[in-house]
Amino acid sequence: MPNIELNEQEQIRRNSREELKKLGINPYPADEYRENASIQGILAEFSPDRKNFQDVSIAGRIMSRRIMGSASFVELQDATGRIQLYVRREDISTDENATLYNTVFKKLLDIGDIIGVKGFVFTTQMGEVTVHVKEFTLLSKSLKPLPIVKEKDGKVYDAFTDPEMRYRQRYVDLVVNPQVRDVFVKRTHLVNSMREFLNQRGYLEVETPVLQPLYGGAAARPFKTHHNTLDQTLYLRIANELYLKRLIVGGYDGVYEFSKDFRNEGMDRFHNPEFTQVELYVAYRDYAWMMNLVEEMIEKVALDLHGTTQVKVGDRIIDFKRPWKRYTMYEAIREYTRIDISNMDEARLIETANKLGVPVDPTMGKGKIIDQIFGEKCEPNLVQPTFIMDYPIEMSPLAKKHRSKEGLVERFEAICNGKELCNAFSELNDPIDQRERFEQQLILGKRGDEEAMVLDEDFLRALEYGMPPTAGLGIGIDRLSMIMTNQGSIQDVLFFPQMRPEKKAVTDEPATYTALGIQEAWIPVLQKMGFLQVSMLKELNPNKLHQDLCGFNKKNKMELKNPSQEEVKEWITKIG
RNA sequence: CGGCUCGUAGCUCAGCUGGUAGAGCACGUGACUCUUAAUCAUGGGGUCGUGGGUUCGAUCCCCACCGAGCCGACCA
Repeated sequence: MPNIELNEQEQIRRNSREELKKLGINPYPADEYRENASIQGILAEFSPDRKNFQDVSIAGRIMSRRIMGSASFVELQDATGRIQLYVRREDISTDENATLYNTVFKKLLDIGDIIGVKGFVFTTQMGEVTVHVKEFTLLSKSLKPLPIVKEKDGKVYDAFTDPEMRYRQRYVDLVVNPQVRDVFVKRTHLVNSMREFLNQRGYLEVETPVLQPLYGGAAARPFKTHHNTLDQTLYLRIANELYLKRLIVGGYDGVYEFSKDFRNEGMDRFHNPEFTQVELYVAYRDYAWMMNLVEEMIEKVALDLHGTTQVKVGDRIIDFKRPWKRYTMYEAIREYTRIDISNMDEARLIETANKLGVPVDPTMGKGKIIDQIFGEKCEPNLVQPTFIMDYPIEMSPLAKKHRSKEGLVERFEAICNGKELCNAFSELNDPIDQRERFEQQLILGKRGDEEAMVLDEDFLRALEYGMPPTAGLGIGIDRLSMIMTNQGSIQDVLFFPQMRPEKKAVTDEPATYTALGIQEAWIPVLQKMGFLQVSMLKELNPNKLHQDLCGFNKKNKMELKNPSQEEVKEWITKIG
């Protein structure tokens, strides 16, 4: 009996699975399948003169089939690439009916199935390197049809592009879009490259809590959860800064962590609720020193990934070659607005903002206004990597006051392609100053700023024991990956970006149907016809419903026993 | 949160000043031993996102909702 929940193609594949079992072929064998070559390796190294790869064993997914009677061509895809297979009836089938070729290969295998093949490599008349198959093994039967993407002369036809499906079913995206797999490989290389850089300098990679009784280290709204045994509220970390600095207090002179952080805020092309950041803290260093490290590290990343410091992003080339441009925030504003705001008081700043068309509101302090002007007028213009130094103190409660400039802190960001690439400062290690800064944040919090930091007594206690002068750094890995892989959206550098859940239509329990005297076998039929809840049958014409049911039964070859007209009538009266 | 756009077959898309739908690929059947977006013949496949409204009649017009994308707001 057909399963009407399935579409035709899914049904056919399930039938094939049964047929295979009848032929004694396990569609999901347990045995290992030992490969002795990769597709990429074959394509790169095969040479007809050398007569290499004459006994290869490879495994992968069938991506296309061209069947011509007793000979066929198949494209097989493994993790490294795609290669053509040549399959001949006489090579793989010995019995009279040639079952293995005529039935198993031609009828019961599909695009999407995973198989292993043994054979020898040769070049076809068309000049394509191909594996001549002597033996194949089904390794996994695929029950859902893949999107079919075709290609000729580098031109892609029917590309699988629907973003919703690509993100929700990333596995499908990865199967049919090899460039997507590359992006994620690059992302991993990027992280490896940074880790290598940091390890080489002797910094210690550490792990700190994700579940925190107090969240801190950034201005953001947290996710809240609850621990049963402790009966206590815990927060998912928004940053790991405060824990890493405790480790500097403890005596390590360089610690870093690649951490998943969580911020309960908006989602868009640049924001996902969970994201990855690397934070680094180095004792006895300052922000000027850290600037050099950032340049060096990011330049290395670009070189490791691309072999050059120049990276194509959209329609521009970004060059990470050292040294990068450096501006103080005031200089940057002067550069892009021709106005020197370094000595302005709050009233004149508001006036300037108004003149520049930068929206400000009365709750903003001096620092916030300056930051706003910078964000509006400068940041979008900074395409090539540029350091911006010396931020207003109000925005930076964990940064040390500037050694010589009043009202500023020793902080820098690197801006690239109009976006922040990193954030760093000379860490505040004066516990009394730090307490005052936290208290300022508490006031903001009381005024309703949901992102204001909370006061962390234990962190202050740690500082009171003494933290060496320390340089700290945070780099958003997702944002950097976007740039380094030329992707326009954060969702393209996260395997599984956050999505609203897929909603399934609400259906009544089978018991609700059977209570009316409806036989179980008819429930899927009724639901398929759109009667997801019994209440939807109400006030229906019983004769019409009866006819529809019998018709459905016949059309879909359900071979169910039709209910009588009276029975159907009874169902409907029972609802009423 | 606001503006715009989109949601039709397994996939990519067309369609209609409103008369319950078409193509290509995929799939089924048949032909074909070096093909390559294989080809040829033939066939099946759709509650046109969901729910209301207008209408004799809605996939199309209107409203609401759900989901997605882009832009903006907020936010780093």
